[in-house]
Amino acid sequence: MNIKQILAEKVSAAMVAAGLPEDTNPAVSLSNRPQFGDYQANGVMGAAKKLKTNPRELATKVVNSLDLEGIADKVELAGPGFINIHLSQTWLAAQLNTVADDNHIGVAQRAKPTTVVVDYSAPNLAKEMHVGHLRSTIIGDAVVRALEFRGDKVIRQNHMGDWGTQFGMLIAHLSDKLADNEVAETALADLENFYREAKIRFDEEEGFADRARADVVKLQSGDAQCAKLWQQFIDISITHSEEIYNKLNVSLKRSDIMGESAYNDDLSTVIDELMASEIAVEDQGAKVVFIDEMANKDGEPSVFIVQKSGGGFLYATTDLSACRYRSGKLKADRIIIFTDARQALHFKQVEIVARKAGFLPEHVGYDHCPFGMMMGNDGKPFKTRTGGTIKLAELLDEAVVRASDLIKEKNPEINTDDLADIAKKVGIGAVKFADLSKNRTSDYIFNWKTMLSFEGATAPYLQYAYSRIQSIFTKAGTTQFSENIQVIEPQEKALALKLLQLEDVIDAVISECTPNLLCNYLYELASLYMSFYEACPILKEGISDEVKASRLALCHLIAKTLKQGLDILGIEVMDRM
RNA sequence: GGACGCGUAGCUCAGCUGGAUAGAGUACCUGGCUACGAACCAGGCGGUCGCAGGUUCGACUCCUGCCGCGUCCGCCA
Repeated sequence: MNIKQILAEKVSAAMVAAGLPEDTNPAVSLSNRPQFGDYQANGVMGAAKKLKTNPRELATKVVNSLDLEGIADKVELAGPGFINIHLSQTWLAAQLNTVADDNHIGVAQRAKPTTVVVDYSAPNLAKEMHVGHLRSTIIGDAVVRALEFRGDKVIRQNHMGDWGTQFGMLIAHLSDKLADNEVAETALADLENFYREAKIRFDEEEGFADRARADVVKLQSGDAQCAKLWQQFIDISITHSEEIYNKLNVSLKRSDIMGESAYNDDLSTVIDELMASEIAVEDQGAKVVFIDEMANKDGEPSVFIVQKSGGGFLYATTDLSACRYRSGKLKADRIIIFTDARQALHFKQVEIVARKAGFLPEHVGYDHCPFGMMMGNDGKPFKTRTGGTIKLAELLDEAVVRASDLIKEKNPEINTDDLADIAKKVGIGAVKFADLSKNRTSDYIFNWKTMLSFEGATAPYLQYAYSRIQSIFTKAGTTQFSENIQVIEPQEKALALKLLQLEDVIDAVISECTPNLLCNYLYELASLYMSFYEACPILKEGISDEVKASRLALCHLIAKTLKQGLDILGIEVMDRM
């Protein structure tokens, strides 16, 4: 169900009938003012420009051929050639009733599902996740769920940072701790501390750095003792990540992990192939690809190192290997990678090289979706007062505590179990929504206050709208809903239009990888509901049974849409709050 | 030096393939609860869309130049 698409097809047909080429864009969009109708088609003006004809006359022809019988009440021609479409409220009501009855609330299921590999979260297992890791994890998860809701096949890939030089230092330190009879779980309870201790020893303790470097080599060449220590470290660190995922209601599972280490055995093959095809060449002892496609003005190609002069591999090698694996083994039609914007150049290079080398066939989409860094209130890279970072776990716990305080204040009677459950959903929801509702690829400012706000355009606002609806159902004692929604009041019409835009929004989220569009949509839906709630009483005196049944059914559809939309964002709803 | 991203209300941010009078939240100011839940609603205040040109019926959106901020650019990831 996509009104815009239906109208676009109709307008296109009319354009062809009026003598315009078939590929003319009808440019149908929502009208931004009530007097301009519900939707408008602006394509005629652009087409008239190309043909050098009078736009107004052309638009008249298009309008005359435009068949919106049953769909629109009125089609008006305005200004230089705007076509304003006023939809029929009867038609809208009919669509609503169809959608209300549909398992996917009007979002059509993909006829031919595509296989989409989504690479997100990818924490560095050497350290604990901090607030900066929030974005990749929850944006990626929202896009994943949107894809699945539309009917695509998603393969999650958690490209965890579990390999590389820093692990030599960490396993050397762990080895000493275990020798002192410490238990691994205890020693690694605080990863930040553990990392700091190891780093200090690496920098200051005589002989330790050499041991660390030797351990890396041993690890990467398959030494059993080092592998065992590494595995212990990784297991515990993954458990830390899983705790965060659980708190965040993120769908990543242990089986989704495909860490850097998993590509280790393929790296030399990747290099061999690149060398054999002469895509990579040796330069200053290292193996590099000179990328002419990204040359600067002086014609100097961009340089991409795929193997260090000492023979070591880099993340470039790993990411090329990942391309090969994902398109070859996983049969991806599209690969989406969420990382911060600093890696934009890197992934551009990876794509060019991977395509040249045939690791990434032409038909496979490759989208690197970057996002900006988290900044402090001063606009500089985010740090705490002591210069560290805020642990993600701390932020989430704080959010739950604040939510709990607020709920107790608003509802002193609440029992402890309900309080804990609701506080969790509200607090975590608020943090996620604050982040997900931003679309910035540029940097953004971290702010406790807005992050933990429960008023205005926030998750609790949406959850509150949902709870209010449930409250009405409880009061009405209804579990069955009429299939006869009527669209009469302006608030009802506004809601109808909004409810029927879900598919359009989901598609935009999927194609642009921008969950903030869904956040905006849900906020607008909830906001329209709040206005409806004030203006259109349901259970009050003097409301006819027919109107009551219609409005209850409308509420039911709104609740379903809110719940489903929030579910895609990984935010939970509750009947009471 | 080169490349990429960003500059919109006091603050935090939306603004879809160029469309009609640039929108929310927050802050501040007015109103609205013996209640279908005020975590709300109705209204007000607040803008030279960084600056200057260009393209055209029309530019926050596209192009050029400049200013400011951020990031990246041969052996970290």
